[in-house]
Amino acid sequence: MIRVLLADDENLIRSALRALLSLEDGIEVVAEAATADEALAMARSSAPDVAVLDLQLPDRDGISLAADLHAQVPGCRTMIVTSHGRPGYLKRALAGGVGGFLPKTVSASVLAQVVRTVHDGGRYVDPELAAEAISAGDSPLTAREADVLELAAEGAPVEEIARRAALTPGTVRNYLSSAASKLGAANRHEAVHVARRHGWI
Amino acid sequence: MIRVLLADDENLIRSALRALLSLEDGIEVVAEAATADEALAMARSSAPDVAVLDLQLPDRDGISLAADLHAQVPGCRTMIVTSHGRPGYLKRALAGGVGGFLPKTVSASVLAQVVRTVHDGGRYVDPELAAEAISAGDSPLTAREADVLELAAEGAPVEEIARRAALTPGTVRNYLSSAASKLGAANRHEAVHVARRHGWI
DNA sequence: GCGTGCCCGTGACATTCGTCATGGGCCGCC
DNA sequence: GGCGGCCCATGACGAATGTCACGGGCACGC
Repeated sequence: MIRVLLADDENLIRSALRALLSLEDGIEVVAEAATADEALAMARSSAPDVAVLDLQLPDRDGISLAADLHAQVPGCRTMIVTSHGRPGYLKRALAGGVGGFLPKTVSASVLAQVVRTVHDGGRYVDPELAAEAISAGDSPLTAREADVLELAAEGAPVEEIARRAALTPGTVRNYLSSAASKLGAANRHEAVHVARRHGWI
Repeated sequence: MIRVLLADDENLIRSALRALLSLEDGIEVVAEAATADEALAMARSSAPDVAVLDLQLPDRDGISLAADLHAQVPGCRTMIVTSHGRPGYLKRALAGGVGGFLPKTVSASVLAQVVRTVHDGGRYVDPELAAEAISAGDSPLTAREADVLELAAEGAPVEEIARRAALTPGTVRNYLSSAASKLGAANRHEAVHVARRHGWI
């Protein structure tokens, strides 16, 4: 019997996934969590075999949660389901030891199959997502460029970004400028959109 | 027996909802669609009693789909479920004759209950969402301000916005400026974020 | 009919932003 | 050690943007 933990902030999805997985032979849902912290606590007490995580939880993302689970819950494998299949996330997830990565557009039978695959130590990523990730390639941004661009995402003026990043306004503009040109954007706001679409920030 | 149509682009959610609703007495899922067009076509042929729509479908939003359903499928009531409970959407949905509006964080039993309520001609909106909508109030933006702000959402320069809106660049800047000041934003990009958060664009 | 609010435009000004050149410090690699 | 890449900064220039004042046209309600 594969013991599964579900983490998703949407109650409806969670109970629905539980219903779907419970119909499968050899799969049992032993815990449900709405937040990453909750999931971590539950995983420690119930020691599931596989954790099915939403990419975006209210407190932080599923990738960092997966890393914590690997560190703190021995024998617990992880997989991620998401609504928004950004290529960058997939790459980060795989680097973080996640065993499966699926969009929520897959069918229930695929989901169950992947749970089994991941449980057996295998890996599975959605073919379409994989293709996207390959064609999208790595992020061309340097670490600082990505940082600064992320701070620019809310539309804050350069000066505020500079304060929050502990940088000079001039430096911020240089980074934003170089990020925008790398992304083929006319300005930083368009750059934010491009980077978001690729999952680079 | 209440005949239900499901429209959601995420296969997983759809089959999960089907599983959940099928467990309920007196509810039967008669059709599933992944897009608005598909949903419309299916509704015409299967004439469901209640259509459960995702707010965001790939081709257009659930609110306009609901309007079409009301017009083209007599006797079909509609309700909307969504991941992102923006107040503005709720208001628009209600104005469009939608009978129920729920976040996906609700439990399965609430969902089933609301399906029944809507089927009986009643209305239900999530209390939390309702509170948000009331506190957020109406959009302070005029029609044109909202239009222009929407075009500004992708980070396009003023000149392009002007072309797409068939306006003078100067006028565009005036609208953006007034929109930003109404929204308490320092610039148009921040204004876009604020307006998005409230569901005003 | 008159005020009010929205629509659309112009012109001018100060500020912010994008771009470029340039430089120093740091690290890793050949 | 030299080279390249990243990090951080400065200064300066032109372009884009935000702000303000002002104008006319139009629809609506009192």
